[in-house]
Amino acid sequence: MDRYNFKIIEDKWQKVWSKEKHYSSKIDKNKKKFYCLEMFPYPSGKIHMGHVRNYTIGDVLSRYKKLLGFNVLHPMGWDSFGMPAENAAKQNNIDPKKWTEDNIKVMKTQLLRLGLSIDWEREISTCSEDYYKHQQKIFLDLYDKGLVYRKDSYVNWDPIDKTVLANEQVIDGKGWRSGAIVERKKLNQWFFKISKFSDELLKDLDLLNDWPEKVKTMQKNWIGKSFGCEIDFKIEGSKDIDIIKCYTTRPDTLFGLSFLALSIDHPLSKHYSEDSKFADFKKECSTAGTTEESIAQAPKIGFKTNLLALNPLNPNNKVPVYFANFVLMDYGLGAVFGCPAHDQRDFDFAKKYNLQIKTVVRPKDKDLKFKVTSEPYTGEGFIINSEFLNDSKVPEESINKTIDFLENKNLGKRKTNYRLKDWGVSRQRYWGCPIPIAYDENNKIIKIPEENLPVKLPEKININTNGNPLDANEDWKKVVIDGKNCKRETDTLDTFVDSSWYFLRFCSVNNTSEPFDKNDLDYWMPVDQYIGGVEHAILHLLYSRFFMRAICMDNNEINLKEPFKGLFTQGMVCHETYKDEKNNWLSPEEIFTENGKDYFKKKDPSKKVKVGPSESMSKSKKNTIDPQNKIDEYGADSVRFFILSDSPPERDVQWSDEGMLSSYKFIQKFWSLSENILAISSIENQENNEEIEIFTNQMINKVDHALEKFRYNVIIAIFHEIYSFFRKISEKNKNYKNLKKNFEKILIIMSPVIPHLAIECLTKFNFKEDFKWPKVDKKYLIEDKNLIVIQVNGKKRSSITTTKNLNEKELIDQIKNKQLISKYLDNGEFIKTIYIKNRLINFIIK
RNA sequence: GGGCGAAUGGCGGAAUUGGUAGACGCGCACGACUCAAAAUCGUGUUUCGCAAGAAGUGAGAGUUCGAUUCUCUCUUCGCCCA
Repeated sequence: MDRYNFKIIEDKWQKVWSKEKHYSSKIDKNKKKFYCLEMFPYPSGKIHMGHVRNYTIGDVLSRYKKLLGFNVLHPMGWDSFGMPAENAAKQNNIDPKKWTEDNIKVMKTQLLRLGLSIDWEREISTCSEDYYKHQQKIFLDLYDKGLVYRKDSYVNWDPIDKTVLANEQVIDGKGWRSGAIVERKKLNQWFFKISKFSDELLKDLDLLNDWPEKVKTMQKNWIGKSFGCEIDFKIEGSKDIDIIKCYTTRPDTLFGLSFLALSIDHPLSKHYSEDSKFADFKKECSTAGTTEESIAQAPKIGFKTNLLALNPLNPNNKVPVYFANFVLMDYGLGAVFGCPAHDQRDFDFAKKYNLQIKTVVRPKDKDLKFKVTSEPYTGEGFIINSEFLNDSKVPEESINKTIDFLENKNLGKRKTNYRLKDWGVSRQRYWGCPIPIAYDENNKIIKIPEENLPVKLPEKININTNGNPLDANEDWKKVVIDGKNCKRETDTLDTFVDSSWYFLRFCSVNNTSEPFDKNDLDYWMPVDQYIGGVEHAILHLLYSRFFMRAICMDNNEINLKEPFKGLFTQGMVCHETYKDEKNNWLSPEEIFTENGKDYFKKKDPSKKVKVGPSESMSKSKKNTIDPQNKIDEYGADSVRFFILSDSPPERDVQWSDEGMLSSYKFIQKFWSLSENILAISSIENQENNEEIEIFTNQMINKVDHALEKFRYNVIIAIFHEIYSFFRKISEKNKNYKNLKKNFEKILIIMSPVIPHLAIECLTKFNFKEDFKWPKVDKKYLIEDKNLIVIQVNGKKRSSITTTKNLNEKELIDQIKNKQLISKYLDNGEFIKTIYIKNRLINFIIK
């Protein structure tokens, strides 16, 4: 018998699918739709195992839903703006566009080779003018709605390369390329007003029943709603300053006040602009980086002013005012009060500058003499040393009591605060969507008129300028609007903007005048199942949810809130890591083993290789496996089969060569089995075999359940069981009347995972009908014989096969003769029996 | 420090959601075919024990006739936030 030639057969079917546009989708209002979307890839060069896993999971679901009769939309595109292209262009002196488009070509070929059921007629690429012209339109729409504005904001500035760095390009406070110490620099930049929707984005998480709880929690924390109070502190020591407003979530600790801390960006700082010591302090703060994490980890430092703040609850209590590096201007009001006894940060600060530490909260189990000494107490308890607040329960009662008091005396007011900040979308880069804005001679913002869109990126630019190449391109910057000479905005948009609405564009790819239209969205949206990595749990998903709301705001036509009805986050693909004697990473191809335990370098077999733990595949650790090699070697079906087989999709999976090989063998075995059954099916026989009927229906039922719950690894296990059952049947060399029909059903339920093999076999069986998911015949799920477990005191002692639906007496009559059980029954005092019909009987004995 | 999650054979993992723990795969062992090997197929494979049997789902408690599953405490690991 011939071996299964996956090369020929997979190629054959992929050509058929492409030629017949097998997976193209059209609106059909008589059919229920299913929009299945996987996060689109960045075209970095070639696909990696993570893509294979992500897209296989989505493909299985799409094919399954299609077989169930849904009108499936399963599109694919390219998240094709971004820094890697610009970096590659700089290094190799090539055009980022060319680099990107070449990569797309390669990766598309690879995805086709995986046999994905994608509607390629809807392919989009965010770096194409066809896409970004619509994005510019959306930008202007949001601008008109007041959701876009400019403000000063800090960036990581590389003073040697004269360029803005992304946070991940700052390594130990230094620029990744130049090694220069990164500075904090203020730039005027564009922002999206995502904070307008803070509360809505938080509340509506409750609508997302098909999202993982984990992701919802992460978004909740990110939005960070907190309840607290704005407090006015009277100030002494300055003619110009009367009051400083602070925001706090713990007003109840106000009697423990020992200092005020201001952000270095607080408006008050301008009073110190002449002070050289303050300038030095500011400089010291600005070396720490701009991320919250780096600020949190930096040692706490302060700059003492000559001001004194009065405690609103006790004006005799006057405390110093500091500028401090741990206070962020973006959070609250850029000013906080310090209560060292009950906050770690305040405690560290107070210790450093020798400030008073006054205890005002005691734990439940401590008395009034409780005193904070070596570490702050941040837990629950009762207020002490606080006049009218004494004995209030911490936190709810004490906080409310304080706020009520402050509000009554007009010293402060209740306030809800959010951690979520507005989204800075300006990037000082070339390879991104140009912001459709210009400035006139007075630096006034002028929108680029719609008829002049898109604002195209200039071609043939010098990418190796210091800073933003667009800014250096004087010709491009010049633009005349309404007869006025203007200068273009040279910032481009954050690539997260590109991916915040691409799922809408897929619905209306052919609409050249609008980003999308109502009819298409009405039918296709929302995305029924979105699938991607958990690393996008916060930003991408939150931005997309914001975009949906921003687009719908003041828009009577479209009424959509949540873009993604269901979300599934798949785990990563992992592999062992290897290092040589000099601690250099080695790739799996550079090593070999003879006994499966000890590894050696291929180049130098005398050198033993250190085997490290399995970690997610990454180029930097060299523990990647190139999917292309595996597809060439084993075929797409085998690779798809393997990538689903070893772990549940939401968990990490280990790459295993043995597993890969075993998947390949399965494909080969299954092909032989199918050929064998095909041969048998010509033998004449009128006999039905009920066992086949029962088995097939049970398996369809199991696969149904497993598919609905994304338990794809279980499906693979069921496939193995199916194989061994049908192999045993076929060994009888008998053609049961119902063999072929049931085996065809099996091929159909396998087709979402291994489409090429399944369809090839079905075709050989001359299967003519439209492929449809087989219905389970429930009468075959009920077996008339069943196994009843016999327990004594809850421990299994025996089992018995009986007819169904016996009552307890009948069952006990049958069991009585069993010696094994009587041994137990005779040796104790019988108390009672517990009988679960058709399942088990439990004898309770003393 | 806070939040969330996980822990089951040598390994990856199943368990109809409180009812036979270890499905299925890998690995390993033995066997068949073969001059031989590869491939393929078969049998076995939680631990202890020759066996009858006993123990067993990170540790400890609890609820229950019965707990991998529910509750509490702890340990370790992972992710997110600080």
